[in-house]
Amino acid sequence: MELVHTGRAPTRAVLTAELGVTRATAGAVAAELEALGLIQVDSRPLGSAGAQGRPSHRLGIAPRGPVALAAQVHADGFRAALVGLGGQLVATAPGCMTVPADPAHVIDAVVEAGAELLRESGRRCVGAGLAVPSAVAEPEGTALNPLHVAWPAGAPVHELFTRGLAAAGVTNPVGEPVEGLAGNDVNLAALAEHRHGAGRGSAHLLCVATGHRGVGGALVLDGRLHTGSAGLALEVGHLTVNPEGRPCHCGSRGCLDIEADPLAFLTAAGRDPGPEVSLLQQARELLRDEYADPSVRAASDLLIDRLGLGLAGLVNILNPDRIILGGLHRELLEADPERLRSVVAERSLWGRSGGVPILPCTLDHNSLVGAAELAWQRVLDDPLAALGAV
Amino acid sequence: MELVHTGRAPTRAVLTAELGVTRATAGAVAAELEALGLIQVDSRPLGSAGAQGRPSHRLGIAPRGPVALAAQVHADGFRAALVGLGGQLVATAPGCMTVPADPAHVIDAVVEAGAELLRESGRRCVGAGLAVPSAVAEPEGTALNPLHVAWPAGAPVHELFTRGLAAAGVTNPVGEPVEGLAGNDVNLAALAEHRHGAGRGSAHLLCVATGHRGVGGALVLDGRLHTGSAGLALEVGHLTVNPEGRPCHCGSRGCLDIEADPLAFLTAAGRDPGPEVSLLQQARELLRDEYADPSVRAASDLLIDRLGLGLAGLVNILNPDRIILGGLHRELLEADPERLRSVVAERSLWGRSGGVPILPCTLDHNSLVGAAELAWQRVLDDPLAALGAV
DNA sequence: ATGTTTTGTTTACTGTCGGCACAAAGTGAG
DNA sequence: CTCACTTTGTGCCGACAGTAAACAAAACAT
Repeated sequence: MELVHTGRAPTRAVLTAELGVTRATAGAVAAELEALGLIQVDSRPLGSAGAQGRPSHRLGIAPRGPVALAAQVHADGFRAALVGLGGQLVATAPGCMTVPADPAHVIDAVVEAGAELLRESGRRCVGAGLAVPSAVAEPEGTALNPLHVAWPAGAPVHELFTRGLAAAGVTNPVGEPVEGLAGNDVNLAALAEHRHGAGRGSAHLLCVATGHRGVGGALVLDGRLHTGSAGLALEVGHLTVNPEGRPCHCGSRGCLDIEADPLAFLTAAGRDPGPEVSLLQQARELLRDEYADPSVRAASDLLIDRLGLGLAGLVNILNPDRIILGGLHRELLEADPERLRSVVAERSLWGRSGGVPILPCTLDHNSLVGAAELAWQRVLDDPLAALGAV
Repeated sequence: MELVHTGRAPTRAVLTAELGVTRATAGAVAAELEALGLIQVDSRPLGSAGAQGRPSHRLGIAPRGPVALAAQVHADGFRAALVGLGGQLVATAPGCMTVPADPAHVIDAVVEAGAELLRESGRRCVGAGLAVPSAVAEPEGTALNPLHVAWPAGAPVHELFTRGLAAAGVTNPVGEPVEGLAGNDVNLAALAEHRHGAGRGSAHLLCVATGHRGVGGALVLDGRLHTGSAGLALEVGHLTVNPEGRPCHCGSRGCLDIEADPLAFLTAAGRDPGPEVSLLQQARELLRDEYADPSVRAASDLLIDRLGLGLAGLVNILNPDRIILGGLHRELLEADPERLRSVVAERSLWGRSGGVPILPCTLDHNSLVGAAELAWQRVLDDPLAALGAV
């Protein structure tokens, strides 16, 4: 099931090999998934001609199969979408560009947009996931620090989301109201990149990304998100990366959060951030358009050095086999990949862990796709129970 | 099997409950383990009188069952032991007190001591494990930084240990030569504490300990040691805990490794370390005997603050549900538990993750027991394959 | 002594998966 | 075009694991 979802089982033959079972068993699994309306077997095409033997049938994703309702709230607004098996974005609602300070209003609005998409599509809904720019405590599902959206700390997003979905009449194929699962946006982006993007095949994937303010991290271990014992792991923003740096609200100084985020970049380049566009967008544009300017280049180098120091600290603690960068960090990596890699290699302890590949994220809307992964998980774990008799 | 090993299955009845199977199945499992000579069923005693119903038989560990050969090398010498099921120390060889600079000599000597114990005991050997004070790269099994024992970096301990065992004629019950598994001592101590000590029941266990120099860390996730993608995770010694601190060989300054180890404590207390006993022992004695001395008390407070800063950083990244401290850190915790707990709580981001319990380690020779865990693991995973037909 | 409660064992059944034989669908040689 | 060959897909049978249910055993309560 995971194999089909992550695209590692294009045919029954490779499914057999990947599962390590007999062809009979793999065939039965495929038949069950087809009966549940998740996949569709195409006898026709499989590009690879010239191969000996009977050609495999392609295990395609059912074109009108069930979808997950995915939602995201961030500093610039909110957005809803439908995501099919395999992480395909099936439909997207145009995002709203302002965020009311009342989480209940925002969540009701985004649920309504998602429910409308569901009605239009006529597809079944396997569940719903929401990405928020905040640590989310488990198992309560409360947003601990949703500063970027000006919500009160401890906002019960799981509860609000679930209630909103029930009010909008969203039900799963078995007819129960769906649970509104919520997660941190960077965590969910990491999950999406692991399953469908630059993190595929990694066993110890570390993701680090800026939002509009601050720095977030996530770790995917053996395909599962590592959220710690209470959902609070990978709060990487308060690693010290500049001992002489400015004091941080956390009580320390020179934290990654304030030394390597978009505002730090704009400040280091001597620019005054304007209020009209988001800090992330301003920083991206400055980096893209004025990299030739020595002050911009110097700011980029400075942030790369600080980011590298933070990543090296994480490499020493987590020993990942791959690192993926998002937000402004992705652009910093692309501006000077060699500089970042050499800083990480120099400051991490052992040559081999210093040689960890650092890649930019590759998925559009990876937090949105990751939110859908939360919802899809139940289907992946037990398709029959989640979808029931068709 | 794990349940018996970790003492969570004292009777067939609780084994049934823990496994979530029927009594018939649990009985069959117990019968198999008894046939393999691992456990022994005592019909007689079970302290808990007054209970209704037929009393359970006790599933005891077979008194002459198989053992693992455990070995440890540290700055003060080396030591060999036999460890039975359940982490029982069955026999210990008196440790040698000097360590030759040639790893092959040390390992041959410790293997010989272990083999002698095996001959004396007449028990079967399920495998062999070795604890070394160094990061051990996986899967090669090379010791990357065995500075404390003056070995060359990259010493192939796995290979040397395996070869030594073959030369000593140590074989497993199936008659094959045993593989010499090697691991970092703090990692192995954490594993032992998780299964048999203060870490029992923890799902996200963090251990931090000093050896004689430096600071090591380990993480046990869902019962398995987290060693990262190449065995290099939890190198916690280079977290910054004192921005104004001394420069460290890693290129940064104020690292945990040099700011919170036994030498740092002795220096902070204004004592000149003598060469006769190990730094760890000197620091322990000073802390125990002269805590009333203001300079010792001040040094203790200083180290607790630095350690707390480091632990808080780890809590933010790993979000453990329990922390266990070993080496000098254990004594520092016991000297002033409240101070350490409040520093960690203040400097970790969220109240809940700041409330993580911090406990001293409870096992004697936990690295030795942990080394045996490496060897026992194969039996736990598949008792029949590892022990074969009796 | 008898009933109750919990534990342990035996027996029959069920469901999953591997092994195997066979059919199907292509390529390549003659 | 025919025939061998290779690989994929499917149906059938048997091994095996684990459940369910009935029964036996060993304590306590009355």
